[in-house]
Amino acid sequence: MSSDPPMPATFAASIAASLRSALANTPFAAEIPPGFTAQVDATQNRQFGDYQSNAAMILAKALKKNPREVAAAIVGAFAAEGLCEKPEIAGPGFINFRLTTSALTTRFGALLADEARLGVALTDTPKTIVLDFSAPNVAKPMHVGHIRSTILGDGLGRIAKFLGHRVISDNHIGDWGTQFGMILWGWKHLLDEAALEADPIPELLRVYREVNARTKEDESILEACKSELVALQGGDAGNLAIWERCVELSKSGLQKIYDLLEVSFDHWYGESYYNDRLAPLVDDLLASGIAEVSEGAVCVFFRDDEKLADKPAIIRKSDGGFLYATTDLATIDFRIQELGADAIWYVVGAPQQLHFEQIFTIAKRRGQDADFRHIAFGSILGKDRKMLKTRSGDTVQLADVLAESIERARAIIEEKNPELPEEEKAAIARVIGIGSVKYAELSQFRMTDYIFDWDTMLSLKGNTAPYLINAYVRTRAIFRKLGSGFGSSSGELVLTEEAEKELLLKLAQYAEIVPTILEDFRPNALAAYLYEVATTYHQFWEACPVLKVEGDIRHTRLALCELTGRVLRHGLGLLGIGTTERM
RNA sequence: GCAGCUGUAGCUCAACUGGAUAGAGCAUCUGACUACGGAUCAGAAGGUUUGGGGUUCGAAUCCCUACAGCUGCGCCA
Repeated sequence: MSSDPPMPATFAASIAASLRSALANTPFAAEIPPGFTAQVDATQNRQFGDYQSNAAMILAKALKKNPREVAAAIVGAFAAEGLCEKPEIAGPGFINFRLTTSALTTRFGALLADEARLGVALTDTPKTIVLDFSAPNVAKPMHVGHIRSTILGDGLGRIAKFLGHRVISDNHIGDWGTQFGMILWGWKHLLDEAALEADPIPELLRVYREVNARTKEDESILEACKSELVALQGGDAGNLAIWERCVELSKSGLQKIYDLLEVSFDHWYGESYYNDRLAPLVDDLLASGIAEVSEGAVCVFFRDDEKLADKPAIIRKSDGGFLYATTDLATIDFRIQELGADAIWYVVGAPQQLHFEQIFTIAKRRGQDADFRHIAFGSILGKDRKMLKTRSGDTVQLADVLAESIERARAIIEEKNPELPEEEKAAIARVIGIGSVKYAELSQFRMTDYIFDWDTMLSLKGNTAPYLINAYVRTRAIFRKLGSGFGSSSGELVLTEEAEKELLLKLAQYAEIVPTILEDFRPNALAAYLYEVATTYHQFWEACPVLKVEGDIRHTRLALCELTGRVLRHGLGLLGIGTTERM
């Protein structure tokens, strides 16, 4: 690894650098606004070259000059140095760049030699990021609502880690709070020990639902639940023992789903972890004048913020109890002081936006300047555009979704490739089933509500996990046919066909896409890119026979297959999705 | 009432954060082949980007406004 030459900058970065020196050599160099940075983007349409810049048009506005004249001056000063052909000026003043074949070929070699990073640079500014996601409630099974947080959070964590950040994932489970009043009462009055032994989660759910229904009919049961809660919070040994057992059972049930999803956490600091820190925190906020007593409760007001002016945050109830705002503030203290967080990212649904605005505002008032982000997302709807429910009207459980997805994937494999060995079929069904659910989530912009549809997510066509995994399988199939793996020393790289160059350009752009994903937390941009890689590969596949040609051309095409496979596998890996060798 | 998010082809979604002719997939129609995995590729058709104003060389994107859907708003989490 260390003996390899350093990976050169991306095409976009190299062209931008040349553009900057060109700007410094124009007649109007002295007049360019100090904050201006010339942007270079991949073109949407190859008729405009490979990369384009709108720098001339933006500068023309600032300098009050004609955009095409500005562009001409820039092009005149531009030294391509073998990277691209002489830039062209087009339309209102775009500057278009077309890469040279030799630049593409050089990059090709470098990418092949960089199996670990595929050209992706580490961040210049590594941070310690505490990533808060998934966070299910104890004693209730995870339902589809947790899919988005879990999958998005895991994917973002993988990407951040790959870019060189220190990521600490923390599953902030709801293991404390008012729901335990009901659970305790139900445990004492309704629990079926045998059923609990056999399969704890469904039994806990049954008890919870039963109590919930009863409290709505009978006020006295609600009261009884409240006193169970008070006893628990007061340290009652019996209730604490039940609570502990309940949390343990729930955690082991949750772990099974995380294992299936291949999601893991560095910590599970649940809400209960912060119990002892709440009272001192509120005292501190009162003492510092950030919080005040209002109508018997301790509140923080945001009178100077127009949006929050009439929306105070309550951090201690008039009966002395604490709320989740209190816990979240204590959690911030812990994460900054003891985990060393520079950034705290919360992958939590959009409805909690107000809550996080309040929490972040309070934290800033306390002088905590970490990079706080609420990574919000919309909801999952059924085909009827309403919240996803089972036929009986219950919330859909995540475990059931995953099981069904694997089953459906299995049926497809059975139909398409019945001769595969049983064991392999099962393994493939798992990768495709889980991958399809994850990809359906990650390939869409997180804020839009999305419609959960088996046929769409498991389709072999279009922007789906099965299509991408199939593209990967095809890159492997060719080496199976060849009877050996890729050997980098078995020839020279010679790019002759347009389809080859187009594919290579696409593959080189992996290094440009990946670092942008965290800018606005858009893993769907990575998904869209991978889909383009797959379609570009298929086009190459149609246009360029591999095993029917010989010599350097065959070597080059095999290298393209190999590199495509690596990018697809790695990119899907960043999304938390596996690949298989056959399917 | 106040606030936030969303609104793009018949359907499901994109659009690199202000760039060129708004792109894909389903569904529909037309082509290509002993095909290295056809689980493919090429092409056609499909749009007043919810309506209306504004900002500028240029707007799906920014501002104002109306409408529609979802969500939240002092003692749940």
